[in-house]
Amino acid sequence: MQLRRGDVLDGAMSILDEYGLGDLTMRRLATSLGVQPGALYWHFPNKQTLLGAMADKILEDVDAIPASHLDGTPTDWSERVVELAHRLRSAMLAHRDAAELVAATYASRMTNSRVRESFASAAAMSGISREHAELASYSLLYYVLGHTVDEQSHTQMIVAGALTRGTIAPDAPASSLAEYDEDLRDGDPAVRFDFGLNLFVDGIRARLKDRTPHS
Amino acid sequence: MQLRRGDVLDGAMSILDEYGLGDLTMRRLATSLGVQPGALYWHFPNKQTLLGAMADKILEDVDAIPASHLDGTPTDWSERVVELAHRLRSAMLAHRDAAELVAATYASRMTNSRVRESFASAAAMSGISREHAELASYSLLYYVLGHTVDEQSHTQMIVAGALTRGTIAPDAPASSLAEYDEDLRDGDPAVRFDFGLNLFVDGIRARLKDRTPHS
DNA sequence: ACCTGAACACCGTTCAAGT
DNA sequence: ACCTGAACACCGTTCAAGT
Repeated sequence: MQLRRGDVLDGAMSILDEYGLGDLTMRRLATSLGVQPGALYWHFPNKQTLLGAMADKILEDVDAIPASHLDGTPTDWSERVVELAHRLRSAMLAHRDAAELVAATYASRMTNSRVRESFASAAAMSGISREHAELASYSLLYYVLGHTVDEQSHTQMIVAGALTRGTIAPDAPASSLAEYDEDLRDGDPAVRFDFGLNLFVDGIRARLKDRTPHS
Repeated sequence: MQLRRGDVLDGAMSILDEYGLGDLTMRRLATSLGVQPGALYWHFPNKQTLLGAMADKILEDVDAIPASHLDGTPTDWSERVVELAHRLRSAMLAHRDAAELVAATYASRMTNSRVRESFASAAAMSGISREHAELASYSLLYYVLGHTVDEQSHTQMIVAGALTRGTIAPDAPASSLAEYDEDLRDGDPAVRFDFGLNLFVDGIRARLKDRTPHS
């Protein structure tokens, strides 16, 4: 059977989930697809482009129609911001090392990211200026990426340690291991995530009531 | 002359500044020091440890005694937070690709970073609980790292483009090129940085006055 | 104690040539 | 159009052996 671009992408996602970003090499991917390394370069011009396509796939559903819009209730801007942040974090936690991958490949294209634009639109609903909403969207994105990269790298360290100690089955899905994080950090990562998120939302809110809040 | 650990570190910093993180290889470093690659492994167990030492060097003066403490004036907590954030950003902008280097090597050791602890202490001065101050310190760090990585990668892209077009002298210091950022983004990066920073500070402030601010 | 020489086990990418 | 075979130009790391 002939190799399709989508097959290469799916194969790459499988290696990411099973072995992590460090083991995702063009040669390993080629072997897993039963093909020579050079064959991949007919479908993708280089590895960076492949990683970009993976990042797009990971984030494809993040900026969907908000669930709260499906009934007739109009959504509060802060709920929309929080929902977007939650969806972004969840999308990355669904694949091993996905936060690191997204942070690395989106570093240069963040300006054009649909997710960032959704953040900006949600922030603009609050009533702050469009310019301020744009600025806030970057801050939000930096925070969500930073938190999730950190969170995911820690769970990954714990998975590695647990496997060494033989405590956890090697084929357990990464998502079920999040609770082991509590060894090194205090409390539920989701709660920690929401705390920082609320700091932002309150920061935006402060800009609404008071026109000169920073002395 | 015999090679000292400090010589290896200095040589690595020179390659970082002149050629960037992508060209910082153990083999290239060995060549620049007039030594065989294997010699480096007597001074550093591996490349990761060397990168960690570089990150420590880049950040060594960030958490110094605040300038405002040198006279007798007591410092406001928010001024201390802002000063720390500015010093962290400046320290990374002083070396090519330093934000990327710090973000990559501090991903796993952020919990123990002195800079993060300084953020936590400054935030605690506001009157929020120690626990909340710790959480806020992570958010602050994620934001500063994310913003600076983004900012620095953009100036680096512009330097590369400018060199290709022959617009800028190849030996111009990176710091003098920050203004070219305005082609792709709106406004001064320092102003953008302060906007997001104030969002955080106001978020902390909101937690002081109102005990249940998030509905 | 500190370094050389030489290897080991990899990488990403290119490209003529095949089908 | 799609892939193979084979190479090019690299990596980080190890380690016996030298001084």
